[in-house]
Amino acid sequence: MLGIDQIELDNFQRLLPETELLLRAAVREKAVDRRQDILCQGDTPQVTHLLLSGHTFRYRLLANGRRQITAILVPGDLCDLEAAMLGRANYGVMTLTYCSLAEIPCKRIIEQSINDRALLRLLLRRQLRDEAITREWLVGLGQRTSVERLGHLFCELWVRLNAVGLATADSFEMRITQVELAEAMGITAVHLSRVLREMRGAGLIRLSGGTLTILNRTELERLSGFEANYLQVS
Amino acid sequence: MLGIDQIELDNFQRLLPETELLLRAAVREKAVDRRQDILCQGDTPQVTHLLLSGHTFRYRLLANGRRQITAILVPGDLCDLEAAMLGRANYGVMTLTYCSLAEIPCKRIIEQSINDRALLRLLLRRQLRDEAITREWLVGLGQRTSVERLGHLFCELWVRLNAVGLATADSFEMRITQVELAEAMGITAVHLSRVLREMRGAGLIRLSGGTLTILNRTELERLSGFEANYLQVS
DNA sequence: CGCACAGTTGACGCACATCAACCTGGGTGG
DNA sequence: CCACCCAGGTTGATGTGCGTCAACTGTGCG
Repeated sequence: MLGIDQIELDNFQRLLPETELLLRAAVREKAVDRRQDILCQGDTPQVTHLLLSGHTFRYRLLANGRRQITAILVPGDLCDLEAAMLGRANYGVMTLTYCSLAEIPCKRIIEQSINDRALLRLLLRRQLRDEAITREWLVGLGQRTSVERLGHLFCELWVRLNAVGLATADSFEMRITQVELAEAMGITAVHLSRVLREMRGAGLIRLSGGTLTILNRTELERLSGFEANYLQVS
Repeated sequence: MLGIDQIELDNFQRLLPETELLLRAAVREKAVDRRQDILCQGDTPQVTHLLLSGHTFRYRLLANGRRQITAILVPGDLCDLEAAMLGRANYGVMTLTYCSLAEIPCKRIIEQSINDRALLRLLLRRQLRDEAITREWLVGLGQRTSVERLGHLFCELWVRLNAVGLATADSFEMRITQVELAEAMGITAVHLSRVLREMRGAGLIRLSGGTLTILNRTELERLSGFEANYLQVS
């Protein structure tokens, strides 16, 4: 067991304090290049990953070749708890950027969660929040236009990144291609490009060099029907 | 404390054995008429509900008046764990039919889950499965046509109801209006009606008198890309 | 220089939305 | 017991958001 002491904490000093519980279960830190699978759909994983720096996403591949991105993960997030706990993965996880990940063996998290009530409570809370975010994406895909959906995503990411100290007052890093953004929004890359043009034209955002700037957050939140309460952890 | 002994078990004898843990925390059984809210969006709930018989659904109301149904719940399911644990509800839960519900005070489930590791593990597992279902709906809304989506829902409901002994070899009760089905599928009721006609015409299903019959399950699963593995609890 | 990848634009088509009329069966009250 | 009502469902006509296909541009890199 290595545990928290061996892990370089500089990149994520502002992660929530409770995250320490997870770090204690970790055995090592791993660096992964961008656009690498850290979990392949269909695999039986041996370790689960806590994201320390960089961004990843969950996705699901369909038989017809289409792909739906189901979550974007930021530092502090558990990438693949379900796969670890249930021993099967019907989704994959891939890095968007160069990432640092804490590896926690599935065995250990399962064994430890038999006795460690604090860990169990933490996992349950994380999982409740994770589903709240998934549900919000579902609502967007079902009822919001693509402009609203994209605006909503930008607002959500800003709040989540800001909570871990990775956003400025009006911007954050977002190294994602339009193809991937489109796969998250359930639209084509061609249409996404037009949606972005519209939002730029309306003076709502600027997106260049991997940085998204929200020029008018109040207006963007209003337009996309964003309410941050589902993101609160407590 | 009443607990499991006072609750009538006839209607749900085939619920998973572990559900007993939840029943022990319940204080009373409540009967609710159809189309009643058991949790209103925005409320701060005092109790959480375990569904014993009947069907309910979760929904989210948007500012523009639209509604997205985010889950359909069947006997054995926890209707509103997130609202209970986090103390706020940004979704509502409504009955589809006459329902019997076990009420568990939020206080008790929170207090009990501080010490009861078995309960915590159960809640975590339920929550993992709940998100797996939500994620599958999300994938459908993002990447599947409305025919595939509806077929997928029918396959899912059959598996879930069959698991608790509430389906025959090829049918189950489904007392839901087309407006509600449409709100779950993210389409209009008009279009849903046409989708149903198409599926009936293709000899895939029959829907009458609140009973859905799947005439060709193999074909329906193939057509909608259904794979049941995400529904397994273990 | 030339290739590969990401993004943009235009033309056209389709899945689904919208609006409106109409049908149907079960429940209610006179 | 019939007249009426009304929620739920069906159908047709027309509109639109987004998909598809294809060509083109910009940019970084070997």
